[in-house]
Amino acid sequence: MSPRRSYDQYCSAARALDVVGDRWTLLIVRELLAGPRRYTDLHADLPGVSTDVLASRLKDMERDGLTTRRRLPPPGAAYVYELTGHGRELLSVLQALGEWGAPLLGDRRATDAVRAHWFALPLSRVLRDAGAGTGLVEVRLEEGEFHLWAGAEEGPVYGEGPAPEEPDARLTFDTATCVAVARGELSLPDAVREGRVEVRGEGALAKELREA
Amino acid sequence: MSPRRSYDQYCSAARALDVVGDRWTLLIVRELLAGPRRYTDLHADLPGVSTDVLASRLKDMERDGLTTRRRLPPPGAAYVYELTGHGRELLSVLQALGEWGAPLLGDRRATDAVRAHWFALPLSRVLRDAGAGTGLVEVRLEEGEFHLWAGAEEGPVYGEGPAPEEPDARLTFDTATCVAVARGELSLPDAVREGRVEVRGEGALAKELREA
DNA sequence: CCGGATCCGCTACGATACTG
DNA sequence: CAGTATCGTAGCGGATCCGG
Repeated sequence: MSPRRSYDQYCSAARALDVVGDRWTLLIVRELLAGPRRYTDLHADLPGVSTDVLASRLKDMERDGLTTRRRLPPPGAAYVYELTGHGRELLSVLQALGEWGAPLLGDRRATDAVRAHWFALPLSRVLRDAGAGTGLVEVRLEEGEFHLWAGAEEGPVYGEGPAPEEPDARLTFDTATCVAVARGELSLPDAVREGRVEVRGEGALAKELREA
Repeated sequence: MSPRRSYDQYCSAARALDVVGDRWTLLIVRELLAGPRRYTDLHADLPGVSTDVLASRLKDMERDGLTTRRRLPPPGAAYVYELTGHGRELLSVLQALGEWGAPLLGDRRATDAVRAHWFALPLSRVLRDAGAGTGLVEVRLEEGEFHLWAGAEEGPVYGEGPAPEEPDARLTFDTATCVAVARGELSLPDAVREGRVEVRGEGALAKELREA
């Protein structure tokens, strides 16, 4: 538990950094935007974070109203961490950071970890900017599979693995194409037109993506 | 100079945090959005930062292409630090952070430092959301005076002291009103209508603010 | 006075080991 | 599975000092 090292500045950006400025905090939020997660899952998808720092951050975040800790009902009783509404609103901060950081992404370094659902954040922005409407999208990459709710205003923004129900569209990418789209170098409609993305599904969202 | 403690994640938000995630970095950017600043000025407006951390951050930021260091011509020869275009684009990150942090602002604590130009960030967002157009605005508060360029896409976003040329509008606030507007609790047109903001000037921007 | 560099004590972080 | 305990290291804050 941190003794609250504050900037002590009457400025809303500084106040925000008092809460989310510590190392790992915003990346934990990024993970929790995928929905409720167990401690062990968080630790597995945040390579490099030590167990005590992760535990400490989760306590701080709960105290600050970013997350709640909940016990799942048996069977499989476990604790899960979940974003509150206030925590979920950090999505805009992560979007801004991700947009700014996109040109820095470059090629994947040998030391870089990757998780398929890390592409959900830039992809949801691409879908929003393309005016693709709302709906559940399932995405298949070489690195794995994830899904996202385009235009969702509550609940999880994305998640690992296949879509929990019949999606409105299914997209299949190769990594290079997904990276190019995520960086904004290649528009999604262009990628579809060039055959670099396979679009399946009969939902309105799938049709829009095919026709755009 | 930091030995580059990276998250080593192939994710654009994590890459951004590799560059701007260290303590003080984003607050230095906030200061430099006010235009070129000397080391001593930065140190004065960032109470709590130690001299070595400030020097180290400025070196890192220059290496990462966020800032440049320039010697002013005599008389008054001094070094000034200035944002590059890449650094200036962090404005959107600071806006998102500031918006998220606004509800946390609360009342000013006894330990809180204040600078008038820290209100420029939220105020420029208010002006943008009100569709107030572009122009130079001078703002007078009890804490001091600052100016901002509404809708500017290059150059400094705001600055301390009076406007460097004839402004398109002059606003005078009391602190409580400025805070309420900055937090989004009170719209700028409403504040004008209630007589809590004095609007002077004959520019288009001033007229819009009076009539809105 | 400006622009730092140096030193010192403290806290935060990262890695590993261990426990209910 | 979900953390706590321990320990070495790195980053931070405060003060002092120093060359231009």
